[in-house]
Amino acid sequence: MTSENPAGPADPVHPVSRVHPVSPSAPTPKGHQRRAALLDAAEHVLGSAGGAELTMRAVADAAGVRLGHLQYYFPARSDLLAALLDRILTASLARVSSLAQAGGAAGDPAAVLDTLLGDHDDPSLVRLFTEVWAMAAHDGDAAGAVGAFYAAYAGHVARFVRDRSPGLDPAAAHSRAEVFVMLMEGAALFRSGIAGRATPATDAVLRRTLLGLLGLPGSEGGAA
Amino acid sequence: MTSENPAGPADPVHPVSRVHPVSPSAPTPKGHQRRAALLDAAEHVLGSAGGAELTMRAVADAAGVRLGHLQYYFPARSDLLAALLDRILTASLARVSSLAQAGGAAGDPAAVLDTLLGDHDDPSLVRLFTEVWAMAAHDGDAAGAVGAFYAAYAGHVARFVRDRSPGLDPAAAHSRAEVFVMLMEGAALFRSGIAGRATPATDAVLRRTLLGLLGLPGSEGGAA
DNA sequence: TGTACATCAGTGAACGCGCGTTCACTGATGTAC
DNA sequence: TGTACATCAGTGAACGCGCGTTCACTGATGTAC
Repeated sequence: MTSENPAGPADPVHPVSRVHPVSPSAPTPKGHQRRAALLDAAEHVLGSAGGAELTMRAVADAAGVRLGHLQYYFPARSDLLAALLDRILTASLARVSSLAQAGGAAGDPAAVLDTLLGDHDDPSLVRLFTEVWAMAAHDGDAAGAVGAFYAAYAGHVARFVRDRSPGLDPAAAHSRAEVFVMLMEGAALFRSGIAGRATPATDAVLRRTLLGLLGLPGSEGGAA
Repeated sequence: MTSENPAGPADPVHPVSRVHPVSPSAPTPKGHQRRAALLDAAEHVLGSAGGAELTMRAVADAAGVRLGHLQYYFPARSDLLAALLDRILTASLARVSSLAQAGGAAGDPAAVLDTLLGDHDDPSLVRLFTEVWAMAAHDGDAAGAVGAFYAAYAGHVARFVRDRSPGLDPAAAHSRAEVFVMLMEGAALFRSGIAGRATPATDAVLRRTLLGLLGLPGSEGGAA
């Protein structure tokens, strides 16, 4: 059955079959959507299993695609990690930003605080951030991205502080905002089950301290 | 040349040659010392290269021994990780404990604070703790050990707080101590270069807030 | 003080496996004429 | 409205490598008699 048609009907053999085309980011709506779905899967793997288990195969499995297809969007694992870090930080900053605006000058600061502290109830979100910190601790690029994220985070908080205390020196507001963020991130470790559990008594002191840093009454010190 | 001496001179062939003997922990001074040296090497690898590079071969190389020898002391990688975590937490707790006692009732709290904050200048120490947090975030055993460590840490701080404010409810002192530890660990991220850099202005607010939690004057709020 | 023997300390080679990566390939989708 | 063709989207197999682990082995050190 080996048909010998030297001048058969066209038989349009593809040309040299190049390696994966450039396709740095998704150029098409569908591509953009798939890329996002792949990052969703990667985020889920990182939050539930950890960085050591964040393999290309595990992400492809979680997304329900084949390994080769994941690599069409993220040719190297480092590309996936960089995009994932960017996604996590971007989403988190958008959340902070919208909270700060919604709760600005008018809204209830205590409610904003509750919302932020509520994030600590999601263990996989906190896990995600422990991984982000570990990434930043060992990789300069990641550290740059994480540093920029927290600088923007503190910037939002500083604006919030200045809204409350219009007379305050901007630099002082910024310092207070930075300490606010330090405490917030430290609290995540101790309220999520990783290094401790949230308790009402300690939460009360925590809230008072955070509100104090925002420049609100009922702030400091003596418990009970 | 195949000599056929069925009743040759003894030829004391070893018996069945068992697998590595039990040797759970080092039974000998030398063994204890070697074990410590191997953990030194592992700690160095973890602090400088990160958890993903903490391979049995990398640790053996760093310690100047052969892979098989490392495995004589730590048959499985999980054994090494568990021992390493224990070592890091034990050493850190001993440091906190001696600081709290030295600076107790008599000493200068601000100096104790300076010493604790000084630890953030050692990037590899902070890196170590980001790895510890990531371990705890994904492994129940590790979370237990880390939780116990921080509970003991907070206990030392709570005693310190009660020394300063004898009338304070012990539970209140403990809550203040817990928030102190939260802020301390959060600050580590932001003062070590991982997510930010220490600045004098922010350090001033940080110190004031930490001292306030310890129940000392010059505590809270208004900057400048 | 010997001597026999068990255990401790350390080596070296090999294993199977999962990893990131490469690559040739096919089908679907857009787009120019 | 076709038709040709480039690009996009997705598959499947194979690669070389480093990993944790296994294991047989040797030399050093203690210890009982």
